[in-house]
Amino acid sequence: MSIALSEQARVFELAAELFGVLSTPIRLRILSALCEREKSVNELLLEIDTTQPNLSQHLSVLFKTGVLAKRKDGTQVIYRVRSEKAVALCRSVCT
Amino acid sequence: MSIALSEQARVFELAAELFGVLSTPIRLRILSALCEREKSVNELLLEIDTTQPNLSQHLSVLFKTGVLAKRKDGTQVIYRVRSEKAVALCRSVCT
DNA sequence: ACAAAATATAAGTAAGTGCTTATATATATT
DNA sequence: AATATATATAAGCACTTACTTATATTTTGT
Repeated sequence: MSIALSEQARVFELAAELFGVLSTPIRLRILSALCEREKSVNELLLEIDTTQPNLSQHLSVLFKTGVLAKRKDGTQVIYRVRSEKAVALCRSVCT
Repeated sequence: MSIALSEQARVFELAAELFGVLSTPIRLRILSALCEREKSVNELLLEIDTTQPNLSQHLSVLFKTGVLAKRKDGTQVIYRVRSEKAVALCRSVCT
């Protein structure tokens, strides 16, 4: 039935998108750092070796795809893990 | 210790590479199709909607990264799943 | 040897990705 | 109000990626 086929195609598309989000070392580092606890951009910047705009862009990707959540606290933005599935994937590959 | 840090960096690189290999719908389809049983390129071509060279290129990527194995049988080349880790990742994301 | 079949490779291209530098926005402090 | 701090966005660029069309390679069958 064509519905089932297209739904399966959609599943593969979504899965591929998630894998794509996790397909760069810096984003895995970010996710790993946030597994400990939520952190502000500045905190992340201290432990991840990149520029502020680059970090911000990667955080944006992770947020838009639902891997991370964020909240504002004054001038700071604090990110935290949102997708436990992403964390589980990261863990099972990195070990 | 710097060794540990660089080793962790290497882990993230390898993980990112594997995620990258799985980050396209057509390669997930191929992997899914080969979960049933090993198949020749022609068989795969019948169930996956793409051109022969494109399929061949994707198979090449999956082979070179150790996700698939292959053997020759006459003029045919028969591919099979090699990395159970990749299959497990695919399953846990696609369900 | 020749033709057909199965698969791989080559070359070109359009679109996407990750980085950099520069600038904008928003909040807090004085 | 002005300045400083924290974060986001914009623009440009080099590089990669996935696809297409065309061709090469390898093996089988006649």
